[in-house]
Amino acid sequence: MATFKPKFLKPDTDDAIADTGGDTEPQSSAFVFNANHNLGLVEQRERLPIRQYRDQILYCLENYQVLILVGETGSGKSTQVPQYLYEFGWHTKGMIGITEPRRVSTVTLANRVAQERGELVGDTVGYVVRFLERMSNETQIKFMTEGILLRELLADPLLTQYGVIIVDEAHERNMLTDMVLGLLKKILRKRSNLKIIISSATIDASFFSEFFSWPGSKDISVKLSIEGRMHAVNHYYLNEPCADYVRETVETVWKLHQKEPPGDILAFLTGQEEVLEALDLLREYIASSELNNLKVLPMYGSMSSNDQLAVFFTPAKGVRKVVLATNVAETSITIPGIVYVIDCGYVKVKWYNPDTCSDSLVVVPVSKASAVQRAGRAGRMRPGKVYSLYTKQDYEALEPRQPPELRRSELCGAVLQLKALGISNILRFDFPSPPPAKNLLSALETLYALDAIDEQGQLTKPVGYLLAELPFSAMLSKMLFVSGKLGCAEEIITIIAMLQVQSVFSNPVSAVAQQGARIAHRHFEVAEGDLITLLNVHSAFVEDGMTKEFCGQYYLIYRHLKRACELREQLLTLARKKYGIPIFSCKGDVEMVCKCITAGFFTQVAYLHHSGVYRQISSSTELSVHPTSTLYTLPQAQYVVYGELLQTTKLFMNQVTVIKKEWLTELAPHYYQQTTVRD
DNA sequence: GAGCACTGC
Repeated sequence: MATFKPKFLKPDTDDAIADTGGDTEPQSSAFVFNANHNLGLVEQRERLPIRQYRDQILYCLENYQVLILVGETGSGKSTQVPQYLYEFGWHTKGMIGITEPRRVSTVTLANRVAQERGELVGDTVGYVVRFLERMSNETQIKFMTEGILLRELLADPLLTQYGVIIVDEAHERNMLTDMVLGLLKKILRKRSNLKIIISSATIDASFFSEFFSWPGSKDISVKLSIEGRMHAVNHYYLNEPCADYVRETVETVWKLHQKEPPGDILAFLTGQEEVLEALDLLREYIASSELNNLKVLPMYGSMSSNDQLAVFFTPAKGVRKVVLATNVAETSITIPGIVYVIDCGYVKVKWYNPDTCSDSLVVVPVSKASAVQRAGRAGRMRPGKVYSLYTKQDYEALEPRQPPELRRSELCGAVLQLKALGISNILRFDFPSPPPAKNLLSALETLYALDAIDEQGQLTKPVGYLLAELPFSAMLSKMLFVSGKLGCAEEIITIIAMLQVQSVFSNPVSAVAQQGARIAHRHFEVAEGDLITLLNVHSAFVEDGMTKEFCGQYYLIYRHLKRACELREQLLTLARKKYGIPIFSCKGDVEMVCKCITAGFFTQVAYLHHSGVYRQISSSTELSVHPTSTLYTLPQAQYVVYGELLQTTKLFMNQVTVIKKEWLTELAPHYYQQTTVRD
């Protein structure tokens, strides 16, 4: 392991830290706590790589307003930096706040830090995530998700209760990360006593230091690079590009299995279809050979919890485990025992198209950052190997990072949030990476149609402010607002809660089970469409006592359904107590529920053209019902609204509900004059 | 006839 002498770097000396490791060896690291697990917590802390940088970190914070802390995960920065600040007395100037992109890491980190301090979480160290809060008057170190900080900004625009804010994992550049960064920059100008620490992967460091500087001012930011710790990882590239990376993945697994010493394999592919294809191919290889010591497992998001669990088990002695995974294994799930990684070099991303107001699912080359992240999944336990299914030249040509989410997403929610924070001219807001103006304008148009903003772009009262405060999309919020007036808020809240979670319908691995799932799901389907079907799933789940057995029987994903129920409870309380929305049930009046749905989705209508194909009412673009929709197999209705448009092989409508034409002029007369509605 | 992954009092 190279020893690295820390140096202070000003923003104009970018090049000095360009590379901290060999470029063939990605610098992710082992989860360092394991190495010292026999030691006491104090000794473990002392041994962390970040320990030797403590004084530099404190010095930087004394002298600069923004510290960009560069280093891979595993250096211990998320757990140690807050404690160094606390031990040095920074908490006397206001709380030390740490934002995290995910709930799980927020809670885990807070627990870990409290444990290291020999306290219970909720004393000096606390956390806040949606639904869960461990805080007290003593709390000085506060972990939270980015969304929580954004909510707090509504009540306290200058974040006066904080002395330091640490933005962890800033290199992920989620939509919320970018909004937080833009807002923090604004606050910095007004509060010279607020300090910011941006925790980032190497590749993005100079981007952040450029963002946190403004012309004519003295340097406000400084960079500090932290060396992580890892086992050696050998990296292999192809000599020639390959034509079919699924087949290449399978062949690589096979060769590796025959030649390499024991150790499990993780292969990254782009989607479920590829995972299942590779699974079939690999099983053919196994069937036609003598080798039976290879256990192949798929891993993707819509698998049931039970199927997913399989990848965490240690295989029998002498058996090698191969996990064929989508991007779930890149960030959200860590599979133990991985020594070999195979990276196909591609990723599937969602991309918003403001012209059709649709999302596209496109397969694109991974970014360098992603490739490094994937490679880092090897070498966590012991020295590992990475096989990239592209050439070294192709690697060099990769983009440094994926375009940030904010540049490729629908922006209604972001615009509402910023408006509520008093930023009237969104087009001039200082985004870390400004989104396309077209996306912003499209969001403004939608918000105007929903009556959330007026002609001047000001939030309306009460609708605009309500939509900005509710924690889900503008259209769903509008739906809830109307449902309060029409007396079916209970049903709409259930539907909204079900739409907030990932699909509750599980997608089994085997063909037989897939058939079983289709039949089971039919149990809930109704002619009105997907949202009423979700309502049915929820009632059936609750009536049955919310059991895992019920989910198993009907091929539903328990963890998603359970979360939907939690959300529903929270939304009911929130709607009733905070927003005064009358909560009534329409007791089976399905038409009333469909009307409310229309009141939210009225800008997204399709009518059945005489050619037998649906068309967008506003643009005549041809639309199709998505094959996963309830309505796919039913006779086509004349008019439907949809919640989502997805461009893959065609433009597909998702979350489809059958409506009556008259409802449009009744519920959105400002948007639909009678004459514009076609027969 | 087709489904990357997260997330918000």
